[in-house]
Amino acid sequence: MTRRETHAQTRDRLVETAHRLFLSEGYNATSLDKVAAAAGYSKGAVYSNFATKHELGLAVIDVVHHERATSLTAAVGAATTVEDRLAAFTGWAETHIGDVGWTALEVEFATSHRHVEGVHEALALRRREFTGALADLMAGQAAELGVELPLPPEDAAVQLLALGIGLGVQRAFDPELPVTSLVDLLRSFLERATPTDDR
Amino acid sequence: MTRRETHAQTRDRLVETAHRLFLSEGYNATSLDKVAAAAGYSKGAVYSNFATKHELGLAVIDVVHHERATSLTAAVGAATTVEDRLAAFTGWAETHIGDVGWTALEVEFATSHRHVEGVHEALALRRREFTGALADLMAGQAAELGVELPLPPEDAAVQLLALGIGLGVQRAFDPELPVTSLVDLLRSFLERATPTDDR
DNA sequence: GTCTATAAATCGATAGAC
DNA sequence: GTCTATCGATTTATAGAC
Repeated sequence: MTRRETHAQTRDRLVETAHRLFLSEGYNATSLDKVAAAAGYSKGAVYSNFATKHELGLAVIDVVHHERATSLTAAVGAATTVEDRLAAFTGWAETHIGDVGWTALEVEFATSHRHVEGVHEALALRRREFTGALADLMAGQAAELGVELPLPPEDAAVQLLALGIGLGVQRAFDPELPVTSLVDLLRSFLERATPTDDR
Repeated sequence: MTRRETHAQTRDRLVETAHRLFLSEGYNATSLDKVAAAAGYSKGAVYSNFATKHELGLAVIDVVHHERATSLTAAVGAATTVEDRLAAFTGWAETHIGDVGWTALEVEFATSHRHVEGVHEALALRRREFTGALADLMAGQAAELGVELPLPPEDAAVQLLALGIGLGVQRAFDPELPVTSLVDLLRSFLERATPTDDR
């Protein structure tokens, strides 16, 4: 195995371990020492792969975004009818909004670094990318159903994402809060959608 | 001035200073030393009034909640017609969601302490209180307009609050994001509202 | 009640050996 | 590239003087 490969492997293992610890214990509460030890390395290995702690944090955020996007696409894509898709989305939301600490981690990281040079630009970029992907997903779903959304897909995506963030944050410390309003929002989109005349 | 009064005054000044610093620089980035010095006291005065840092944090969160509730009530309550109220709410949202760091502070505090014993219970309690107050405000507004909301006021309040949190968080590091969807949500409530028959 | 002084612990980051 | 050792800075929190 080449130097480059072991380097990449070390990096992957560190990101994987940091991902697990950041989710379960929080970003600020997890030291780089803990991450390195849990991954079977020392702190030097961390700084050999990441210049700063928030560089590792951003790498983990990217993993989270990827997980969220793929699991959401898989859940919704498997269903066929409208009701099936809404049901699939409901199931996805109930287990992934709040229960999985994705939102709490991302928001903790974002708010804790809101005044850190360079970090909030990176987060803003990722926010736009994710919003775009979500908009594409929603537009694609609408097209498959043969309807047109009552508002631009980007606006719909912003609303859905913002609602998900708000619910995820609150569920992080008050798990009783239901996530039904996410589905309600989608239903309100569908109710106001207009059929596409595809001639 | 009695001992009790000076004690209360010191406490008030500390909360006031912490409020200012937490908002402008963030909770985690602000040490108790900075708070004490900026308020003209020493760290001993802080620990004479607050057992821990997060106790001071909770006191500041309470101030934020009070500010938000009163400014919102004042802004909306001044208007008379439906459009005036929506316009007033729009103006309030544009300057208070994101621009004022309320949401970022509250969310940073909440997510950073989501595993701290005793704190997330306190936050959950405050969340329910605020949701209740918001539900009452919306129900009152609907009653004044002579309509009934298309969903329980509590659910409407949850949606509005979650959307506000989500937008506020994103605006904290991406100020270009518009807050129009908050007003869109209110409009969708009004569109689906039914007139009250008050016989 | 508040201040001074300091404890006690931790963390991010660096330097040099291997 | 990684490890060991350590720096240096900071933080929360405490103890005793006034």
